[in-house]
Amino acid sequence: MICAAAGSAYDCGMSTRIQSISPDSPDTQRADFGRRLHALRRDRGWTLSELSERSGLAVSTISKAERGLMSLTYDRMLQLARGIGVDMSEFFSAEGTSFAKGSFAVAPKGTFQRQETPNYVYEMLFPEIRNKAMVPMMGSLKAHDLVDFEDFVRHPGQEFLLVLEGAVTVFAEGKAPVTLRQGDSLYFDSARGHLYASAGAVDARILVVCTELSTDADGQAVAR
Amino acid sequence: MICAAAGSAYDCGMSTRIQSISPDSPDTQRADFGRRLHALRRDRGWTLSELSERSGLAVSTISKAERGLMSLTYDRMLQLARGIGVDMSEFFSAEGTSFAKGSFAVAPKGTFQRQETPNYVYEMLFPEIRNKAMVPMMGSLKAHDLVDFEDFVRHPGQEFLLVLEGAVTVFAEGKAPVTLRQGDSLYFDSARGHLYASAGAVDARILVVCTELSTDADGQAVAR
DNA sequence: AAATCATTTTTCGTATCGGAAAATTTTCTC
DNA sequence: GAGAAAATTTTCCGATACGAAAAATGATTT
Repeated sequence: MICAAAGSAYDCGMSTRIQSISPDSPDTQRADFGRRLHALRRDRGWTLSELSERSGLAVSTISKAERGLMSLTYDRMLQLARGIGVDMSEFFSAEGTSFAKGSFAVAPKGTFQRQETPNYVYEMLFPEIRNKAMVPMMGSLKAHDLVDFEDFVRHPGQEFLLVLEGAVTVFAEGKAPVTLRQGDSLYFDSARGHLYASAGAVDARILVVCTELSTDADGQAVAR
Repeated sequence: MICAAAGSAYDCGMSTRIQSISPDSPDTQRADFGRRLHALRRDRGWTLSELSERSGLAVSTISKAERGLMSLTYDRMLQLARGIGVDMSEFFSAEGTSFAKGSFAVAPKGTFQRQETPNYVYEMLFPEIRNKAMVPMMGSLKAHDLVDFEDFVRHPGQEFLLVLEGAVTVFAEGKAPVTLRQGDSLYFDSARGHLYASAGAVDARILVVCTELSTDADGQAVAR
């Protein structure tokens, strides 16, 4: 269902805020780098030796770096970034990579980051922008897939859904199932358990935009 | 699909890595860092000894680093960043993200300008929901319309654009015009002056989602 | 609790970084 | 162009990063 009203109004507002500068001592900063590295490793469930293999660094070096006992050289940091599979800037993203004032990014069709789960295949748009106010995703729903209501998803924020192709049945906690066709859209509180499935005989394509989600180093969506 | 951390029964599991395989040798990368550092210094018209004073590093160290003859440690890189007056991520931001972080001083107008141009026809979705975190709108752009750069729109928040049909040329302040085709998308800071026009011979249909806009009683978009 | 295994931390020798000053190159001045 | 001044590069040696292996800590099983 499309609720439509003609016309639009625009106004111009105020500027956005800018990052705060932390006047930390150099050692504090180094420790901060270590914590970030540690987080990146643990998020993947890797041990020191596993990251050691992937990066080519010695276990001891990573250990010391994570605890801020050592100041890595550029070359070693690069090896780590490659071993982890992230861009170097990830190590410093706390200050820099979040949504920046004046940001402008284009995502050509089909170049998105692909994520697969048993039921869904979706592609995260603009995974490189870390703290977006909105997280847009392109999704494909396979036809004839089983629906398991144990898989209800709940997360903070609000969610917008637009059906681009095919038809989609939306199962929402405490609501009767609704079937949306191409061009139909949906807006709801993501805290309500929800679940999508293709309604037709063919795969469906959808656009989903969420709030209060962030993008992690892999471009995965995580609750903020 | 949506992997929400908080209490989600979902395991988004396998992280598909999109990491670009840069066949650059580590030395090449190091040289890249050097060039970036050199550029930052020259942009400010500073000599090696001037940056040496500001950063506390020896002249020789900076010299070697700029030429890629040496792999700086984290601590020295931090000193340099502070001496130059930039965030650490400046050294790496261009490596991965296709995303130019541009600091912009915007001159905001006090009120919204009503978009009554024949170019734009917007349909506000869900006008009955008053305080949405996102405001999705369906838009139609007539072909062969004139573009008046006086009509640049600026407003607080972030904006997501998806081309549903046809092609759209996006004019953004301080950016070269970009033409998006069906399926292409765009994410940017709405404070940057922007303007859309149909690029093809036919009308274009777009989806726009904004933050920090509200819906008034008439279903009009107003700044929050 | 002891024993076994997995993981992290510490130790220590070597390679590399990093700074002071000399050597070289570049830029300015006449 | 010659000479002086400024800027950059090279040299050399002390300080530190880095890796291999030993020691310590933590987890699991019997």
